[in-house]
Amino acid sequence: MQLKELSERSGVSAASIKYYLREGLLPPGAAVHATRAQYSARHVERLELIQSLRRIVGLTIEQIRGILTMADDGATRLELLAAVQRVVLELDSYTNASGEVGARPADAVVRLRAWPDFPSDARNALNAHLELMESLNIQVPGELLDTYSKAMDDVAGVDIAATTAPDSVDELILTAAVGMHMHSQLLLRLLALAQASHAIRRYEQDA
Amino acid sequence: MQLKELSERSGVSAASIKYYLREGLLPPGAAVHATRAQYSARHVERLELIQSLRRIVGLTIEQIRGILTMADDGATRLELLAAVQRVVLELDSYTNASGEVGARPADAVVRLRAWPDFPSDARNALNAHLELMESLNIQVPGELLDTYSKAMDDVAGVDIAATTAPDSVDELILTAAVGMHMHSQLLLRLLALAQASHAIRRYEQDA
DNA sequence: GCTTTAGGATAGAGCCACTATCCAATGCGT
DNA sequence: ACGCATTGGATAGTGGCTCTATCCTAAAGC
Repeated sequence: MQLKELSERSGVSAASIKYYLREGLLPPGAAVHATRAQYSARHVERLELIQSLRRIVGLTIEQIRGILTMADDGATRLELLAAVQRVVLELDSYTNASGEVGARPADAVVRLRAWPDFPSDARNALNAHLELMESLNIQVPGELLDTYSKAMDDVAGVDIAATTAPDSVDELILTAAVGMHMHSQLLLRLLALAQASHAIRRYEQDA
Repeated sequence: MQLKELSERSGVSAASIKYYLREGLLPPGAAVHATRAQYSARHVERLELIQSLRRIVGLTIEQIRGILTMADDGATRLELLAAVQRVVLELDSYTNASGEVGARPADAVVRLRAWPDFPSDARNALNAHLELMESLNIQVPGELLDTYSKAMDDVAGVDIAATTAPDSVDELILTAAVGMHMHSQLLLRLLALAQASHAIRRYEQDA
Protein backbone atom coordinates (compact mmCIF):
# COMPACT_ATOMS: atom_id res chain seq x y z
CA MET A 1 0.00 0.00 0.00
CA GLN A 2 1.14 3.55 -0.41
CA LEU A 3 1.03 6.57 1.85
CA LYS A 4 -2.55 7.57 1.26
CA GLU A 5 -3.88 4.13 1.97
CA LEU A 6 -1.69 3.80 5.04
CA SER A 7 -3.17 7.05 6.24
CA GLU A 8 -6.72 5.86 5.66
CA ARG A 9 -6.21 2.51 7.32
CA SER A 10 -4.47 3.84 10.39
CA GLY A 11 -6.54 6.98 10.75
CA VAL A 12 -3.40 9.09 10.93
CA SER A 13 -3.15 12.04 8.57
CA ALA A 14 -0.68 11.81 5.72
CA ALA A 15 1.07 14.89 7.05
CA SER A 16 1.53 13.27 10.45
CA ILE A 17 2.87 10.11 8.87
CA LYS A 18 5.41 12.17 7.01
CA TYR A 19 6.26 13.81 10.31
CA TYR A 20 6.78 10.44 12.01
CA LEU A 21 8.95 9.32 9.11
CA ARG A 22 11.04 12.47 9.45
CA GLU A 23 11.34 11.92 13.18
CA GLY A 24 12.37 8.32 12.72
CA LEU A 25 9.40 6.78 14.56
CA LEU A 26 8.23 4.95 11.50
CA PRO A 27 10.65 3.06 9.26
CA PRO A 28 10.54 4.19 5.64
CA GLY A 29 8.55 2.05 3.26
CA ALA A 30 10.22 -0.09 0.63
CA ALA A 31 11.21 2.39 -2.05
CA VAL A 32 9.90 1.01 -5.33
CA HIS A 33 11.20 4.05 -7.15
CA ALA A 34 12.33 7.50 -6.25
CA THR A 35 8.80 8.72 -5.79
CA ARG A 36 6.91 5.64 -4.76
CA ALA A 37 7.07 3.55 -1.61
CA GLN A 38 5.29 0.45 -0.39
CA TYR A 39 4.09 0.20 3.20
CA SER A 40 3.17 -3.03 4.91
CA ALA A 41 0.80 -4.19 7.62
CA ARG A 42 3.68 -3.71 10.04
CA HIS A 43 3.56 -0.02 9.29
CA VAL A 44 -0.10 0.04 10.21
CA GLU A 45 0.66 -1.73 13.49
CA ARG A 46 3.55 0.53 14.24
CA LEU A 47 1.36 3.56 13.64
CA GLU A 48 -1.28 2.20 15.98
CA LEU A 49 1.38 1.61 18.61
CA ILE A 50 2.62 5.16 18.22
CA GLN A 51 -0.91 6.52 18.49
CA SER A 52 -1.59 4.57 21.67
CA LEU A 53 1.66 5.65 23.26
CA ARG A 54 0.90 9.25 22.35
CA ARG A 55 -2.80 9.52 23.08
CA ILE A 56 -3.35 7.02 25.88
CA VAL A 57 -0.07 6.98 27.71
CA GLY A 58 0.91 10.53 26.81
CA LEU A 59 4.52 9.90 25.87
CA THR A 60 6.45 12.45 23.85
CA ILE A 61 7.80 11.78 20.38
CA GLU A 62 11.29 11.67 21.85
CA GLN A 63 10.33 9.02 24.40
CA ILE A 64 8.56 6.92 21.83
CA ARG A 65 11.55 7.12 19.53
CA GLY A 66 13.79 5.93 22.32
CA ILE A 67 11.70 2.85 23.00
CA LEU A 68 11.13 1.96 19.37
CA THR A 69 14.82 2.33 18.61
CA MET A 70 15.67 -0.03 21.44
CA ALA A 71 13.10 -2.51 20.22
CA ASP A 72 14.41 -2.37 16.66
CA ASP A 73 17.96 -2.75 17.91
CA GLY A 74 16.98 -6.03 19.50
CA ALA A 75 16.98 -5.16 23.19
CA THR A 76 15.88 -7.91 25.56
CA ARG A 77 12.38 -7.88 26.95
CA LEU A 78 13.61 -7.04 30.42
CA GLU A 79 15.56 -4.06 29.08
CA LEU A 80 12.55 -2.97 27.12
CA LEU A 81 10.32 -3.25 30.17
CA ALA A 82 12.76 -1.14 32.15
CA ALA A 83 12.79 1.50 29.41
CA VAL A 84 9.02 1.56 29.24
CA GLN A 85 8.82 1.88 32.99
CA ARG A 86 11.29 4.70 32.98
CA VAL A 87 9.23 6.86 30.69
CA VAL A 88 5.74 5.81 31.79
CA LEU A 89 6.44 6.36 35.46
CA GLU A 90 8.71 9.34 34.80
CA LEU A 91 11.65 7.88 36.64
CA ASP A 92 14.06 10.26 34.97
CA SER A 93 12.61 13.52 36.27
CA TYR A 94 14.89 14.06 39.19
CA THR A 95 17.41 11.29 38.79
CA ASN A 96 20.06 13.53 37.30
CA ALA A 97 19.97 15.93 40.24
CA SER A 98 21.50 13.46 42.65
CA GLY A 99 25.22 13.00 42.91
CA GLU A 100 26.32 10.09 45.09
CA VAL A 101 25.33 10.74 48.66
CA GLY A 102 25.74 8.66 51.79
CA ALA A 103 22.41 7.17 52.81
CA ARG A 104 20.61 5.02 50.26
CA PRO A 105 17.21 4.51 51.84
CA ALA A 106 16.05 2.39 48.92
CA ASP A 107 18.58 -0.26 49.90
CA ALA A 108 16.86 -0.62 53.24
CA VAL A 109 13.52 -1.02 51.51
CA VAL A 110 14.93 -3.64 49.18
CA ARG A 111 16.32 -5.61 52.13
CA LEU A 112 13.13 -5.24 54.11
CA ARG A 113 10.99 -6.53 51.28
CA ALA A 114 13.51 -9.19 50.28
CA TRP A 115 13.55 -7.89 46.74
CA PRO A 116 16.42 -8.94 44.47
CA ASP A 117 19.34 -6.60 45.00
CA PHE A 118 19.74 -5.18 41.51
CA PRO A 119 20.75 -1.62 40.73
CA SER A 120 18.04 -0.08 38.60
CA ASP A 121 16.53 3.16 37.38
CA ALA A 122 13.65 2.54 39.73
CA ARG A 123 16.00 2.35 42.66
CA ASN A 124 17.95 5.45 41.72
CA ALA A 125 14.73 7.35 41.14
CA LEU A 126 13.46 6.32 44.54
CA ASN A 127 16.63 7.45 46.24
CA ALA A 128 16.64 10.72 44.34
CA HIS A 129 13.04 11.29 45.26
CA LEU A 130 13.63 10.59 48.94
CA GLU A 131 16.50 13.05 48.89
CA LEU A 132 14.25 15.62 47.29
CA MET A 133 11.61 15.10 49.94
CA GLU A 134 14.21 15.46 52.63
CA SER A 135 15.45 18.68 51.10
CA LEU A 136 11.87 19.94 51.22
CA ASN A 137 11.62 19.00 54.87
CA ILE A 138 8.98 16.39 54.25
CA GLN A 139 9.39 13.62 56.78
CA VAL A 140 9.40 10.07 55.51
CA PRO A 141 9.58 7.88 58.60
CA GLY A 142 10.63 4.29 58.19
CA GLU A 143 7.17 3.18 59.22
CA LEU A 144 5.59 5.02 56.31
CA LEU A 145 8.11 3.62 53.86
CA ASP A 146 7.31 0.23 55.30
CA THR A 147 3.57 0.64 54.81
CA TYR A 148 3.99 2.06 51.31
CA SER A 149 6.43 -0.58 50.15
CA LYS A 150 4.38 -3.40 51.59
CA ALA A 151 1.37 -2.07 49.71
CA MET A 152 3.33 -1.74 46.49
CA ASP A 153 4.76 -5.21 46.93
CA ASP A 154 1.24 -6.59 47.10
CA VAL A 155 0.16 -4.53 44.12
CA ALA A 156 3.13 -5.53 42.00
CA GLY A 157 2.56 -9.15 42.88
CA VAL A 158 -0.97 -8.99 41.57
CA ASP A 159 0.14 -6.97 38.53
CA ILE A 160 2.84 -9.33 37.41
CA ALA A 161 0.70 -12.38 38.01
CA ALA A 162 -1.97 -10.88 35.75
CA THR A 163 0.46 -10.08 32.94
CA THR A 164 0.61 -12.60 30.14
CA ALA A 165 3.68 -12.35 27.97
CA PRO A 166 2.69 -11.23 24.46
CA ASP A 167 4.18 -12.56 21.25
CA SER A 168 5.42 -9.57 19.33
CA VAL A 169 7.68 -6.91 20.72
CA ASP A 170 5.27 -4.19 19.62
CA GLU A 171 2.59 -5.91 21.64
CA LEU A 172 4.86 -6.16 24.65
CA ILE A 173 5.53 -2.46 24.51
CA LEU A 174 1.87 -1.67 24.06
CA THR A 175 0.55 -3.82 26.88
CA ALA A 176 3.38 -2.87 29.21
CA ALA A 177 3.07 0.86 28.61
CA VAL A 178 -0.70 1.02 28.63
CA GLY A 179 -0.90 -1.38 31.55
CA MET A 180 1.62 0.49 33.67
CA HIS A 181 0.00 3.78 32.91
CA MET A 182 -3.51 2.57 33.64
CA HIS A 183 -2.55 0.74 36.80
CA SER A 184 -0.58 3.64 38.19
CA GLN A 185 -3.45 5.99 37.43
CA LEU A 186 -5.85 3.55 39.03
CA LEU A 187 -3.69 3.50 42.09
CA LEU A 188 -3.59 7.28 42.26
CA ARG A 189 -7.35 7.51 41.92
CA LEU A 190 -7.82 5.00 44.69
CA LEU A 191 -5.34 6.96 46.75
CA ALA A 192 -7.36 10.09 46.10
CA LEU A 193 -10.55 8.41 47.18
CA ALA A 194 -8.90 6.95 50.25
CA GLN A 195 -7.38 10.30 51.18
CA ALA A 196 -10.68 12.07 50.67
CA SER A 197 -12.44 9.49 52.82
CA HIS A 198 -9.94 9.79 55.61
CA ALA A 199 -10.01 13.57 55.39
CA ILE A 200 -13.80 13.64 55.65
CA ARG A 201 -13.73 11.38 58.69
CA ARG A 202 -11.15 13.56 60.27
CA TYR A 203 -12.87 16.86 59.64
CA GLU A 204 -16.13 15.38 60.91
CA GLN A 205 -14.35 14.41 64.09
CA ASP A 206 -12.90 17.87 64.52
CA ALA A 207 -16.25 19.56 63.90
CA MET B 1 7.60 47.86 48.90
CA GLN B 2 7.28 48.36 45.18
CA LEU B 3 7.54 46.01 42.25
CA LYS B 4 11.28 45.95 41.93
CA GLU B 5 11.80 45.14 45.57
CA LEU B 6 9.07 42.50 45.48
CA SER B 7 10.91 40.95 42.54
CA GLU B 8 14.22 40.96 44.40
CA ARG B 9 12.79 39.53 47.59
CA SER B 10 10.84 36.75 45.92
CA GLY B 11 13.37 35.94 43.24
CA VAL B 12 10.72 36.27 40.56
CA SER B 13 11.45 38.56 37.63
CA ALA B 14 9.50 41.78 37.40
CA ALA B 15 8.16 40.70 34.02
CA SER B 16 6.79 37.50 35.51
CA ILE B 17 5.20 39.36 38.38
CA LYS B 18 3.45 41.58 35.88
CA TYR B 19 2.34 38.46 34.07
CA TYR B 20 0.93 36.97 37.27
CA LEU B 21 -0.87 40.22 37.98
CA ARG B 22 -2.38 40.19 34.50
CA GLU B 23 -3.43 36.58 34.94
CA GLY B 24 -5.00 37.30 38.29
CA LEU B 25 -2.74 35.02 40.32
CA LEU B 26 -1.41 37.85 42.39
CA PRO B 27 -3.73 40.52 43.80
CA PRO B 28 -2.76 44.06 42.73
CA GLY B 29 -0.85 46.09 45.24
CA ALA B 30 -2.38 49.02 47.06
CA ALA B 31 -2.36 51.80 44.45
CA VAL B 32 -0.76 54.78 46.11
CA HIS B 33 -1.11 56.75 42.91
CA ALA B 34 -1.78 56.01 39.31
CA THR B 35 1.77 54.88 38.72
CA ARG B 36 2.86 53.57 42.07
CA ALA B 37 1.75 50.57 44.07
CA GLN B 38 2.67 49.15 47.43
CA TYR B 39 3.15 45.41 47.90
CA SER B 40 3.12 43.65 51.23
CA ALA B 41 4.72 40.60 52.80
CA ARG B 42 1.59 38.72 51.78
CA HIS B 43 2.56 39.33 48.17
CA VAL B 44 5.93 37.78 48.80
CA GLU B 45 4.28 34.75 50.38
CA ARG B 46 1.80 34.46 47.58
CA LEU B 47 4.59 34.56 45.03
CA GLU B 48 6.46 31.85 46.88
CA LEU B 49 3.32 29.74 46.91
CA ILE B 50 2.87 30.26 43.18
CA GLN B 51 6.49 29.32 42.54
CA SER B 52 6.20 26.12 44.55
CA LEU B 53 3.00 25.10 42.85
CA ARG B 54 4.58 25.76 39.46
CA ARG B 55 8.07 24.39 39.91
CA ILE B 56 7.63 21.60 42.43
CA VAL B 57 4.11 20.38 41.82
CA GLY B 58 4.01 21.36 38.15
CA LEU B 59 0.58 22.95 38.10
CA THR B 60 -0.45 25.20 35.24
CA ILE B 61 -1.27 28.87 35.66
CA GLU B 62 -4.92 28.04 35.09
CA GLN B 63 -4.96 25.44 37.86
CA ILE B 64 -3.16 27.72 40.29
CA ARG B 65 -5.60 30.51 39.55
CA GLY B 66 -8.51 28.17 40.27
CA ILE B 67 -7.19 27.22 43.68
CA LEU B 68 -6.15 30.72 44.68
CA THR B 69 -9.50 32.12 43.61
CA MET B 70 -11.28 29.56 45.75
CA ALA B 71 -9.04 30.37 48.68
CA ASP B 72 -9.64 34.10 48.31
CA ASP B 73 -13.39 33.52 48.01
CA GLY B 74 -13.36 31.88 51.41
CA ALA B 75 -13.82 28.23 50.51
CA THR B 76 -13.71 25.77 53.40
CA ARG B 77 -10.57 23.78 54.04
CA LEU B 78 -12.22 20.59 52.96
CA GLU B 79 -13.32 22.17 49.67
CA LEU B 80 -9.83 23.50 49.19
CA LEU B 81 -8.29 20.11 49.86
CA ALA B 82 -10.61 18.56 47.30
CA ALA B 83 -9.65 21.18 44.73
CA VAL B 84 -5.96 20.67 45.39
CA GLN B 85 -6.39 16.95 45.10
CA ARG B 86 -8.26 17.32 41.84
CA VAL B 87 -5.43 19.14 40.15
CA VAL B 88 -2.46 17.45 41.83
CA LEU B 89 -3.72 13.95 41.11
CA GLU B 90 -5.22 14.95 37.76
CA LEU B 91 -8.68 13.72 38.61
CA ASP B 92 -10.27 15.72 35.82
CA SER B 93 -8.47 14.11 32.89
CA TYR B 94 -11.12 11.63 31.88
CA THR B 95 -14.02 12.58 34.11
CA ASN B 96 -15.85 14.43 31.37
CA ALA B 97 -15.87 11.45 29.02
CA SER B 98 -18.28 9.47 31.18
CA GLY B 99 -22.01 9.92 30.93
CA GLU B 100 -24.02 8.08 33.56
CA VAL B 101 -23.56 4.36 33.07
CA GLY B 102 -24.90 1.41 35.01
CA ALA B 103 -22.22 -0.13 37.17
CA ARG B 104 -20.41 2.10 39.63
CA PRO B 105 -17.51 -0.05 40.77
CA ALA B 106 -16.25 2.66 43.10
CA ASP B 107 -19.36 2.24 45.22
CA ALA B 108 -18.39 -1.34 45.87
CA VAL B 109 -14.91 -0.26 46.90
CA VAL B 110 -16.33 2.36 49.24
CA ARG B 111 -18.59 -0.22 50.88
CA LEU B 112 -15.82 -2.77 51.12
CA ARG B 113 -13.46 -0.33 52.80
CA ALA B 114 -16.21 1.18 54.93
CA TRP B 115 -15.33 4.64 53.68
CA PRO B 116 -17.88 7.42 54.20
CA ASP B 117 -20.37 7.38 51.35
CA PHE B 118 -19.83 10.85 49.92
CA PRO B 119 -20.01 11.68 46.23
CA SER B 120 -16.69 13.23 45.24
CA ASP B 121 -14.42 14.05 42.36
CA ALA B 122 -12.19 11.23 43.48
CA ARG B 123 -15.03 8.78 43.19
CA ASN B 124 -16.16 10.00 39.80
CA ALA B 125 -12.62 9.92 38.55
CA LEU B 126 -12.22 6.37 39.78
CA ASN B 127 -15.40 5.26 38.04
CA ALA B 128 -14.45 7.04 34.85
CA HIS B 129 -11.03 5.45 34.95
CA LEU B 130 -12.41 1.97 35.50
CA GLU B 131 -14.71 2.47 32.55
CA LEU B 132 -11.78 3.58 30.45
CA MET B 133 -9.81 0.50 31.42
CA GLU B 134 -12.75 -1.67 30.58
CA SER B 135 -13.06 -0.02 27.19
CA LEU B 136 -9.39 -0.82 26.61
CA ASN B 137 -10.00 -4.45 27.56
CA ILE B 138 -7.82 -4.24 30.62
CA GLN B 139 -9.21 -6.58 33.23
CA VAL B 140 -9.62 -5.24 36.74
CA PRO B 141 -10.79 -8.18 38.82
CA GLY B 142 -12.39 -7.49 42.17
CA GLU B 143 -9.46 -9.10 43.90
CA LEU B 144 -7.04 -6.59 42.40
CA LEU B 145 -9.27 -3.68 43.33
CA ASP B 146 -9.39 -5.15 46.80
CA THR B 147 -5.62 -5.37 47.10
CA TYR B 148 -5.12 -1.89 45.66
CA SER B 149 -7.74 -0.23 47.80
CA LYS B 150 -6.55 -1.97 50.95
CA ALA B 151 -3.07 -0.71 50.21
CA MET B 152 -4.30 2.81 49.56
CA ASP B 153 -6.40 2.74 52.70
CA ASP B 154 -3.28 1.97 54.71
CA VAL B 155 -1.30 4.63 52.92
CA ALA B 156 -3.97 7.29 53.35
CA GLY B 157 -4.26 6.44 57.02
CA VAL B 158 -0.57 7.07 57.53
CA ASP B 159 -0.71 10.21 55.34
CA ILE B 160 -3.53 11.87 57.17
CA ALA B 161 -2.14 10.98 60.55
CA ALA B 162 1.12 12.67 59.59
CA THR B 163 -0.54 15.87 58.39
CA THR B 164 -0.66 18.69 60.86
CA ALA B 165 -3.20 21.36 60.08
CA PRO B 166 -1.39 24.59 59.21
CA ASP B 167 -2.49 28.05 60.25
CA SER B 168 -2.79 30.08 57.08
CA VAL B 169 -4.74 29.02 54.03
CA ASP B 170 -1.70 29.61 51.83
CA GLU B 171 0.21 27.20 54.01
CA LEU B 172 -2.58 24.65 53.82
CA ILE B 173 -2.50 24.79 50.04
CA LEU B 174 1.27 24.55 49.97
CA THR B 175 1.62 21.61 52.32
CA ALA B 176 -1.35 19.79 50.83
CA ALA B 177 -0.24 20.23 47.22
CA VAL B 178 3.43 19.52 47.78
CA GLY B 179 2.62 16.67 50.14
CA MET B 180 0.15 15.01 47.81
CA HIS B 181 2.49 15.36 44.89
CA MET B 182 5.51 14.04 46.74
CA HIS B 183 3.66 11.15 48.32
CA SER B 184 2.02 10.09 45.08
CA GLN B 185 5.38 10.24 43.32
CA LEU B 186 6.95 8.28 46.14
CA LEU B 187 4.29 5.68 45.76
CA LEU B 188 4.86 5.43 42.02
CA ARG B 189 8.58 5.07 42.50
CA LEU B 190 8.06 2.33 45.03
CA LEU B 191 5.64 0.71 42.63
CA ALA B 192 8.28 0.90 39.93
CA LEU B 193 10.86 -0.70 42.17
CA ALA B 194 8.41 -3.39 43.28
CA GLN B 195 7.40 -4.11 39.69
CA ALA B 196 11.00 -4.27 38.57
CA SER B 197 11.82 -6.63 41.42
CA HIS B 198 8.93 -8.93 40.65
CA ALA B 199 9.73 -8.82 36.94
CA ILE B 200 13.35 -9.80 37.57
CA ARG B 201 12.28 -12.69 39.75
CA ARG B 202 9.90 -13.83 37.12
CA TYR B 203 12.31 -13.62 34.21
CA GLU B 204 14.92 -15.43 36.26
CA GLN B 205 12.44 -18.21 36.86
CA ASP B 206 11.59 -18.41 33.17
CA ALA B 207 15.24 -18.48 32.17
C1' DG C 1 -0.27 13.15 -22.25
C1' DC C 2 -2.50 14.34 -18.08
C1' DT C 3 -3.93 13.68 -13.51
C1' DT C 4 -2.45 11.85 -9.15
C1' DT C 5 0.81 10.85 -5.87
C1' DA C 6 5.43 10.40 -3.58
C1' DG C 7 9.06 12.46 -1.24
C1' DG C 8 11.53 16.51 0.40
C1' DA C 9 11.77 20.95 2.26
C1' DT C 10 9.99 24.66 4.64
C1' DA C 11 6.74 27.38 6.92
C1' DG C 12 2.88 28.11 9.87
C1' DA C 13 -0.43 27.07 13.73
C1' DG C 14 -1.79 26.71 18.34
C1' DC C 15 -0.76 26.11 23.08
C1' DC C 16 1.94 27.39 27.21
C1' DA C 17 4.69 30.23 30.33
C1' DC C 18 7.13 33.42 30.21
C1' DT C 19 10.31 37.55 28.58
C1' DA C 20 11.16 41.81 26.35
C1' DT C 21 10.11 46.24 24.60
C1' DC C 22 7.81 50.43 24.32
C1' DC C 23 4.93 53.94 26.20
C1' DA C 24 3.08 57.98 28.71
C1' DA C 25 2.28 59.35 33.36
C1' DT C 26 4.12 60.28 37.55
C1' DG C 27 6.82 60.12 41.98
C1' DC C 28 11.16 60.90 44.35
C1' DG C 29 15.78 62.54 45.28
C1' DT C 30 18.57 66.38 44.87
C1' DA D 1 12.23 72.45 39.82
C1' DC D 2 14.06 68.98 37.17
C1' DG D 3 15.35 64.72 35.45
C1' DC D 4 15.91 59.91 36.25
C1' DA D 5 13.59 55.83 37.70
C1' DT D 6 9.62 53.34 38.07
C1' DT D 7 4.80 52.16 37.35
C1' DG D 8 0.76 50.06 34.94
C1' DG D 9 -0.71 48.86 30.52
C1' DA D 10 -0.22 47.16 26.05
C1' DT D 11 1.83 44.38 22.70
C1' DA D 12 4.96 41.41 20.69
C1' DG D 13 8.47 37.90 20.71
C1' DT D 14 10.65 33.28 22.42
C1' DG D 15 11.18 28.46 22.70
C1' DG D 16 9.52 23.92 23.10
C1' DC D 17 6.21 20.64 21.30
C1' DT D 18 3.22 18.30 17.88
C1' DC D 19 1.47 18.66 14.27
C1' DT D 20 -0.59 20.74 9.68
C1' DA D 21 -0.22 23.04 5.32
C1' DT D 22 1.96 24.52 1.18
C1' DC D 23 4.97 24.20 -2.59
C1' DC D 24 7.88 21.78 -5.59
C1' DT D 25 9.70 18.32 -8.88
C1' DA D 26 9.78 13.75 -10.61
C1' DA D 27 7.55 9.88 -11.83
C1' DA D 28 3.54 6.30 -12.19
C1' DG D 29 -0.58 4.75 -14.06
C1' DC D 30 -4.53 5.17 -16.91
